[in-house]
Amino acid sequence: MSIKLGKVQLSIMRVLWSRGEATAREITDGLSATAPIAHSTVQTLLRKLQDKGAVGHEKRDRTFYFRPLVNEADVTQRASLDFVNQMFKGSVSGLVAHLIENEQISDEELARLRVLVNEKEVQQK
Amino acid sequence: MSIKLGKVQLSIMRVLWSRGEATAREITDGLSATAPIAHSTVQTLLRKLQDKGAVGHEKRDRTFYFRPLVNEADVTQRASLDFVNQMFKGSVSGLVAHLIENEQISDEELARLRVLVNEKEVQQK
DNA sequence: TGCAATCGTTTACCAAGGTAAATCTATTGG
DNA sequence: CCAATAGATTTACCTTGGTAAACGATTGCA
Repeated sequence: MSIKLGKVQLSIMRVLWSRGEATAREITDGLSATAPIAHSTVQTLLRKLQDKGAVGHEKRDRTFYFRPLVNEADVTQRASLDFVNQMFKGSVSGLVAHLIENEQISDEELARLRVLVNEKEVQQK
Repeated sequence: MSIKLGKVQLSIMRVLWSRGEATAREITDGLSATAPIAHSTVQTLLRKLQDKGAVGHEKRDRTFYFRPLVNEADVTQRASLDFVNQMFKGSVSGLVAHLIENEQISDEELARLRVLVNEKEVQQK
């Protein structure tokens, strides 16, 4: 079943991914910049993340330094597949079709999409 | 906050969407074809779906006939936006890029994607 | 030396999704 | 007419994510 993260858990992981490592305090401060969160909440979630193997810690100077044990691409991958399977029976074009039809895509996004499709097509020939 | 559904809730909705209406029993039978589920579970979820306005029912012949009160496109839309915002900060190309890079897209899917992009581009000009 | 600050750990609660038994109720076939 | 059946409702429990206070240990500074 691999790793599945909640919203806040993900935001904690993002701090870890961008910094490489961080203390609970640093994470709390980082997250509080956008939305206030109690330090104890962060600590609890860190422990839960640790329980499921998403992060590890190392004690230095009496303080835990947390590190991600899973990489971002894997987590993203996993979540994307789950989502596409869940909502679109595995069809990526189904998802994109949906988003396109409901005008959720800007011109730039569309251009970027075109480039991606082109590249992949060339690559697959 | 609109409507957010869990996995099983979604599968119930799908039965409703495809049939237009159904009794709890029919849903249980339909779902049990793939994965066994207790009838009481279906009934409970139907009530929860009803509580949040996703379905309604009508009594005929002493039996509840459930109908969807939200349409599939809206639910899908909502979930897609949530997901893309959550994982890719709103960038659809980010999601697609990710899926493409990890070879989760078949040739047919890619072709279909190209068509979608083409159509939308033409339309937007 | 002692006390406040800082960390980590324990404990507790809430909500939502899921799971399902138990119970109530009405209908119908024997 | 009454019991079995089918459907609805109530009740209950588990898990996960989220939220956070309370508690305990340690340390450094006043």
